[in-house]
Amino acid sequence: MYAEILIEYPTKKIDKYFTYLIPLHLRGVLKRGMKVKVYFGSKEVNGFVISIKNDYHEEYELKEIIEIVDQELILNEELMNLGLYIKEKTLCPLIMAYQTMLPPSLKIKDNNTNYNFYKNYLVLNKSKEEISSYLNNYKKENNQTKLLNDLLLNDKVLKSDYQAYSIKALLQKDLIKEIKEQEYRINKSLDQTLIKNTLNEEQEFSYNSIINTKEHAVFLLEGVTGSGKTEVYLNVIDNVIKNGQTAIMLVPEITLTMQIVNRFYDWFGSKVAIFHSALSNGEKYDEYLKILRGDAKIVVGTRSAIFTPLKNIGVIIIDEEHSDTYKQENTPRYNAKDIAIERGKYHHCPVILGSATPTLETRARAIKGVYKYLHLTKRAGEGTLPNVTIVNMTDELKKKNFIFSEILLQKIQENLNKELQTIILLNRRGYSTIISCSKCGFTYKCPNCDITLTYHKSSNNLRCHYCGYTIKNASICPNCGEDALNYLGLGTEKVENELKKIMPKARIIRMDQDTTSTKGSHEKLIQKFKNHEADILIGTQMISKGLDFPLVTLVGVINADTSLNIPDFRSNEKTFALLYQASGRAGRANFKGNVIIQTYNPDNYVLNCVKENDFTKFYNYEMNNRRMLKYPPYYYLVSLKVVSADYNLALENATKVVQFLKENISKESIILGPTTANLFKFNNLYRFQAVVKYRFDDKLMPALKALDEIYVNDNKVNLEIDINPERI
DNA sequence: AGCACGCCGACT
DNA sequence: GTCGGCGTGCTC
Repeated sequence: MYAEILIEYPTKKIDKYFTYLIPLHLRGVLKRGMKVKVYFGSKEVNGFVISIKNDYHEEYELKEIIEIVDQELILNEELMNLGLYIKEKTLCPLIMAYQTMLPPSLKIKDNNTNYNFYKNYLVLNKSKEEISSYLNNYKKENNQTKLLNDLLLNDKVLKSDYQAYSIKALLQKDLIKEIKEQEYRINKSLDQTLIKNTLNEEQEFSYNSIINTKEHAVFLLEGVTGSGKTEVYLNVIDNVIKNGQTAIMLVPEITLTMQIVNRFYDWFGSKVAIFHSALSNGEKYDEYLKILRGDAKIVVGTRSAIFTPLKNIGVIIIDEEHSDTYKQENTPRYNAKDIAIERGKYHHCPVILGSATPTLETRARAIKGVYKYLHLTKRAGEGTLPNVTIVNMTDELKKKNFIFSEILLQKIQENLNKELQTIILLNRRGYSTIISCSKCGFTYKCPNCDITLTYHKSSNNLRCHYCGYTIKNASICPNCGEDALNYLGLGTEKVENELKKIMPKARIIRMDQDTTSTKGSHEKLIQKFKNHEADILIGTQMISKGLDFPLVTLVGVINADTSLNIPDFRSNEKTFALLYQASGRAGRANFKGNVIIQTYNPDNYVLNCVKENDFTKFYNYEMNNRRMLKYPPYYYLVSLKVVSADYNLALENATKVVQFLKENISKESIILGPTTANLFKFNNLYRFQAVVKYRFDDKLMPALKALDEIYVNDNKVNLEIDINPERI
């Protein structure tokens, strides 16, 4: 008997199976998907059993499998096949696909850490009658009698709840004994007082559409902010659980979504397992074990939670489906949405993509009928959509208001007087150096790709990193002629200090990278704000998502333009989503919300769609852009990055890659580049990029695979292929 | 990935 | 004369 083994090393060079002899004692025991230890070269390594076979014909002296590493951990048939799917779709080594499916504690690399978590309990070592009579002979109450009495009422008690010396005394008298039991680190119970809101008509319709679908289908649940998508999710999951099935719900970042997670705990208690990066390895191990053992029926987590080994899945939900966190930025470059749909097909269950601002790809598919389109148009409860005001900062500059407009300050002051809360959003993001005019807001755009040009200091020019279009940098603004061109950059700290000067009495919380670096600090700040221990919350992106504060009636966006200027074809979409979500924070309860957007481009179409709270209007506008410029959803994209420590080698090979593509893919497909990638020099590595835009191209995947093969054996030049990249 | 094998420079 | 630099190539 022989076994084909996949070795733990995550390199393309050994992305193949090695055959081993199965020793007698493992025959019949060894199964596909098991983790085993084998000799490989001069080392002992771990590997996965891919298949078991009876014959072997090649002339190769085989080694024996040493042992099975973990009896409990077996990758099931679904996940084994899912690995092949990921390898096929993202061109990663197979072992990497399997690695990403497992929590750190169970990753294949050898580790002897025992993650099992035990608690020590005390139990009686004599019959209850004997203990009772022992207690009757005792006159005085003390710690020992208290412990024994507790044990008469409960089968076991926690050792740590009692004094060491009384335990010792009772142990010596042989009246009690100590036992160890494995526990899960995270244990939540149901909230018995939970009030389950009744669904409104729209929610009810969506709920019924989903639960009455017995086959696999993808739903887009598009609901305005505050429309109660979570209620629909909870009810659908409740139905699924009642049918004896399981559910997965993905959220962008769990720390930001603790409010939702807590609703899940309240509703489903210990049936819920959670997964996110802030859990310790031990906690992740426990949560994984809960699922393997069938103790958990519902998984709530971030991207990688899509791989949890739930059986008999009844629904997969992706909340805030427009979030870019669902795409993994390093190998394997998978998108959790694709995995969700793949698993949905396997389990014949619905997949729900939920968002107030879905990606254009998703919405286009919903409109075409590829996905089923569900719509929540009304805010649940009393909340109404906020009033959005756009402020022209060019006018404000003339009044010497550099950061805050008059109206924003006035509204903040009003809120302070009324003891209501305010959120100030700093729209700051991106790593490229972009130049803009502080007088008129002008930025350079590529005439071919409609994205912002990136400034290159060394050559003093501006370049489009999609197509390579280059122009010289001017010293004065080509639009208004002022000497006011500068790099963007306004920090949260600066905004905080300015606001403190103007409103010394206001209590301000600042949330950014600095103030949220330690574990749990994020939640603490949110909690503080929620408890109304502060009046104003200043922050970046991170404050815009999923937070629900009833007292917030004002949201101010300091520089709405910034994200419009990020050199990315999705920058309009991202900006709309960010501002729309942010304004959704205002007026969630009984108070009318106000949103003030400060900009140098008051006529910008995207901003005006936000003002009108009109996603459809934005969608139609942006779809037209995408169609004209041949971006998704009209075209698919592939990004190829050639990376090398040697500038010339990188450029040379990037040219070769483009040449290869020109010769080997469909003439209908468009090849852009090679050009410098957005992060041109990073970690002392030079990056050149080519982009393929295509619609249908049978020759593309084989060509990409061939290119990939070529660079496997090149240790000076690396080729990174990203299929359906989130940004290029 | 790791490690051995292997062929050219500055040292006990 | 050796020690060791890290460039290719193999691992069931």
